[in-house]
Amino acid sequence: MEKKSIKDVAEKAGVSTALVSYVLNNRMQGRISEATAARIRKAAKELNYQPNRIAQSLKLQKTRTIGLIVADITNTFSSQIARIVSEEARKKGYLVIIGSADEDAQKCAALIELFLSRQVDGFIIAAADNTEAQLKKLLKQKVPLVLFDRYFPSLKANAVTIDNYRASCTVTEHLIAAGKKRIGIIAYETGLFHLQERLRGYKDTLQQHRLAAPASLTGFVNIDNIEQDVARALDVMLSSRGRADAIYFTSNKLAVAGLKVLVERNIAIPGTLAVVSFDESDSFDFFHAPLTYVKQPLAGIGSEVVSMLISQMDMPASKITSKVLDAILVARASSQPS
Amino acid sequence: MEKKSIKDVAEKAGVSTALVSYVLNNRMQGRISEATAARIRKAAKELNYQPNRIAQSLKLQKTRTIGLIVADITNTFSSQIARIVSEEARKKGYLVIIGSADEDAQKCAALIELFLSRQVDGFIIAAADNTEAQLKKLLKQKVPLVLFDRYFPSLKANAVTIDNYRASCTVTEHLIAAGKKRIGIIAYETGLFHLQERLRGYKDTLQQHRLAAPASLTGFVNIDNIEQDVARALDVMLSSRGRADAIYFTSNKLAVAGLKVLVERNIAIPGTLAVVSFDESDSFDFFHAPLTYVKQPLAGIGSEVVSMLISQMDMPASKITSKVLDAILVARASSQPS
DNA sequence: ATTAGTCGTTTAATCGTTTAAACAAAACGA
DNA sequence: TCGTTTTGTTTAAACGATTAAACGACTAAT
Repeated sequence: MEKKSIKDVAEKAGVSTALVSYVLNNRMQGRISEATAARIRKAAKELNYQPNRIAQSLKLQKTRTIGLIVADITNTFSSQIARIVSEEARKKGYLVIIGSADEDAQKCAALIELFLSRQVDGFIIAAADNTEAQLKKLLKQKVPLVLFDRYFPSLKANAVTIDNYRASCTVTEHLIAAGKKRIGIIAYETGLFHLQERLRGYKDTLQQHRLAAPASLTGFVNIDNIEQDVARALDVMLSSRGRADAIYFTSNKLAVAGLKVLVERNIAIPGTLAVVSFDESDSFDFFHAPLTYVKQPLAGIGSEVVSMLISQMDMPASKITSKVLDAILVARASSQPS
Repeated sequence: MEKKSIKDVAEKAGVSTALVSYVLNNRMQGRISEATAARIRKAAKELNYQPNRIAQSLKLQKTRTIGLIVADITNTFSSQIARIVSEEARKKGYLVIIGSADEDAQKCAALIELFLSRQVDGFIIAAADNTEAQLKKLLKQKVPLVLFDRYFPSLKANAVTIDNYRASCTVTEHLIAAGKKRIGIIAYETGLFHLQERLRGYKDTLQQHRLAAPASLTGFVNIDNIEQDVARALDVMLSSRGRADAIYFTSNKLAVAGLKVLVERNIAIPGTLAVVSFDESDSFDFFHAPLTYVKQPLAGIGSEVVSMLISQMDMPASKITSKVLDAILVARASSQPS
């Protein structure tokens, strides 16, 4: 049961390796006699021959491997995307190698280097903050690349995203419709465009409805200090003067951290405070008041991102495309009018 | 900025490719003049040369790639292990490719085939039910292999596990110490040894304390029908006659499903019912009564599994080893004496 | 009978490395 | 001075596949 090479098959069938390759890849149809073809196929089967993909990759100068870099693999969003992308790619004959940048530009750079040295054919990336320069370098090297989730307006790259601005408007409208007047937001302190868009959607919608958006109702959180920053921000918002009656967490991680605080503080949800989160979390489902959240079309993102990358790899000169998908608001108990 | 090969470096430095290889790999120390070595290193740096790992792999007959097959990547246990294993392997110069078998023997077989065709140097596997035959085949082919989490007593393979029996005893003892007398268990209907061990630990401990373990307090759940089966089992246990006063969920997934039911049924925890789970979940932390759970030493498992595999790959003839780590019980509000 | 096509198959180069063996030049020993 | 080492470098084969080009044996056309 040793490793069999094409040479073994050739020997066993009494032909040259070239012929074996042709037959097994269905090249040169019609030029090869059915008798030898059959003999070769039989020999291959009997030896349980599997072509060595490393050798193939070297010769063909492509590995049929995709490098996927997610923001943070411990987040459901990332792990779901990883699952979907892997499966989608597998269907099309590609293997996906997954790396988690953990929201760190350095780590992201290291992953890109690692994957490049492994000769991936292309990248699918949810970029961390401050990675524009790296991505620009990749683009200049003409490495096939698709961004998702996060993207940079300044970058000429393929991208699959959702309309974060509009989703945020929807969230805010929803809270307003539920009778909330003092809506707070918890957001990251970040340069990432998609997160700024979430903030912008919230602000614009409030303004449109002539509702106040005082600084005290906007909490900025540093990503390296989520727990404390969220707690501090919430305490400000819940202080007696101008108390918030609703809070919009712009990510699931923020929401999870926030809910812990709210539970500790014994805040009634949705009675005292309505809550909405961007993205899902296992936890939301069995919170006593199941959380209202913005659901991203994960399957859509995953399949779109893969087919976009593959089409770019097949025709490297093709135009840059960008696709914007719709997120939907799943309204549940945590934001019911009270 | 095109792809540079060793040939380009050789040309630029005015030497043969062999010399470049020797210098860059620090072979033949002392045989090479410092002057040319420096010239080669300079040329390599200027061209930003990175060796082509595909070509290396082909020549060296090893890819420095490890195939990791987890049971279900959407489970925190798996994704955490994946993160740790990837990082641990990276430190030692290996790349990890991750596959999720989704508890399905067929999928597991397909992943093994896929990874083999990609010439992985070895496997780290959390085997699904009914995969013994496949694993046996791998072993016969002398593919380096380490099992974790799940393992088969009949299989002569390296393994890293925890003592599931003992952990279950601890859980049960803990509940007994909290004054519980009618302790139920929710377990999978499965042939997997480690899960049977959890059940055995529970039963033995009850018996040792001369407590009853009637069939009505043992709920079996089919993995493809978790929600309904858990609900049904719980309803039986909570029916008036011989009502359970504690429940031990043998996995986090079962616990999550169970908690949803318990919340719906308005069961007071730990007042009416104490609850303990095996493994963690994000949700457990902010359940109104944070859940008591069995915490596995993930970092320990991850690093052990990697170093075990690497040492087997380095000396293929080495003895089979198996390591059993300790899990600890994290006691919290959900199982407090009432 | 010569030329030109088909047909089925083989030859050999190639992808980018590694590495044993060969080699030329310099240094050494007698 | 001539053989023997040592030193620094090159040659060339190998890994396992793909594929353009060459090839010999027929067949068909002129």
